[in-house]
Amino acid sequence: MPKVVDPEQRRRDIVDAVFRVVARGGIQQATLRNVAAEADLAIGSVRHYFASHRELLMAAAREMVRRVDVRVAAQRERRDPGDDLYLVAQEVAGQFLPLDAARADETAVWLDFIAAARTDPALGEIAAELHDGLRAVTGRLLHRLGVDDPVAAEHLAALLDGLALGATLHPDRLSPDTIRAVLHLHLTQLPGAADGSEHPEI
Amino acid sequence: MPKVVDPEQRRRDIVDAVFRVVARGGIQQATLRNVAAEADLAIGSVRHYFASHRELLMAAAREMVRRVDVRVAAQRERRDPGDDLYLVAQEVAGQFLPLDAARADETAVWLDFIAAARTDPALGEIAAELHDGLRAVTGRLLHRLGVDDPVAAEHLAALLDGLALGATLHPDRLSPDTIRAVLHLHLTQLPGAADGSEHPEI
DNA sequence: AAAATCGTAGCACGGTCGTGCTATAAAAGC
DNA sequence: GCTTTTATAGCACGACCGTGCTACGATTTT
Repeated sequence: MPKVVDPEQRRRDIVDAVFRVVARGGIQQATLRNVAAEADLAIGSVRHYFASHRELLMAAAREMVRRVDVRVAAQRERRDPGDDLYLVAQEVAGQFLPLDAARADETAVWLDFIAAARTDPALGEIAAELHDGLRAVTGRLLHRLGVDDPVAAEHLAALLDGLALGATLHPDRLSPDTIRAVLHLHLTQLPGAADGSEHPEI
Repeated sequence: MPKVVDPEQRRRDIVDAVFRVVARGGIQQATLRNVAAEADLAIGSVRHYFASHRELLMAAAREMVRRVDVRVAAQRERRDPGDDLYLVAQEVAGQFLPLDAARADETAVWLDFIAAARTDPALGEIAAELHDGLRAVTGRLLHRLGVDDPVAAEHLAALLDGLALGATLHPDRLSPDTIRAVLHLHLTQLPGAADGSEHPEI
């Protein structure tokens, strides 16, 4: 065998390069040449790990889903049964929102991928997973809050998508603080939930 | 002067062709060649009306904004002061949602354009107009419903964006009926508003 | 030492794109 | 009737793209 390089790590590096290129210039800029340059590799080297341009994009899309899953799972590990339900809800929802720079980049990539997914069946399947995952999370979250209406789960999922969309496209008009305020409003006017008046500042 | 053709009409026809191409295959498919073929014209003819590819896309984006404006304005004309506020709210919000096939196409085009707007400053300006317009509409609507909280306006605007996004990407999982149910839930749990219990079926 | 394997790199081809430029026919003005 | 203007059309160029293919060290295996 040749060099002492971990192929898995190389693949991750290349996918990271894809994310950076997409975040900077959109999915249209994610050409093999641009990605190779971003990863400091020759175009042939990239193709050694990903047989085609399409496969590279699919791997990136799957990695995007995986990262969200990991974040949600990690957040769940961090919880205690005694945690304040309102704060838990804020944190869970925050996993899907661009509340910091890193998440903003991820959300930008997300937007480009799901837009592309509309006209690409293979990407569409991945996007559907993402959508179902979000639905499941909002459903479980509302269940913990004493709300068992599937329409309410859809309601919250749509809100999170809309907030992510708005904050990604117009970060100057939809600041993290505003996002939190909207989230606060939503959570506190849930019918069955505590009214959250003990958290008036967030 | 030459032919008896109205240049304005030709421009509209070409922009319509752009919409059809984008709705079918995404904004990446909106090449001069594809648009010309869709409009049954030679590529040179399209370029006679639009100096560049970019100008064509900008014109299409502006036309998209104009159509939404026209729809909202038309809906406002159609109203009586005595109309049921809940129904008015449903109809206004419906102007932004893909509740029928025509609107579904428009929403699909919308999604592609705003995704492109993230990395294109000129498109970004147009997208910002759209966003501000939606914010203004939701603000006025909530004002009529007795709610004057700007956060609530942002809340409703984000919900509408999220619903449009979800329904466009996953029409099988977010049917028009479900959209209406979510909208109903949102409107009826507004703090200051009538509880809408007289419209349990919508 | 020889062979097989793998990471890296690059060339070259066919295809598509936007665009500069030119050509032609038809209608309007003189 | 001649010129001007406009709509339509097409060619050709350079740029960029994905990809098939080959080459060449480096490293492990035999």
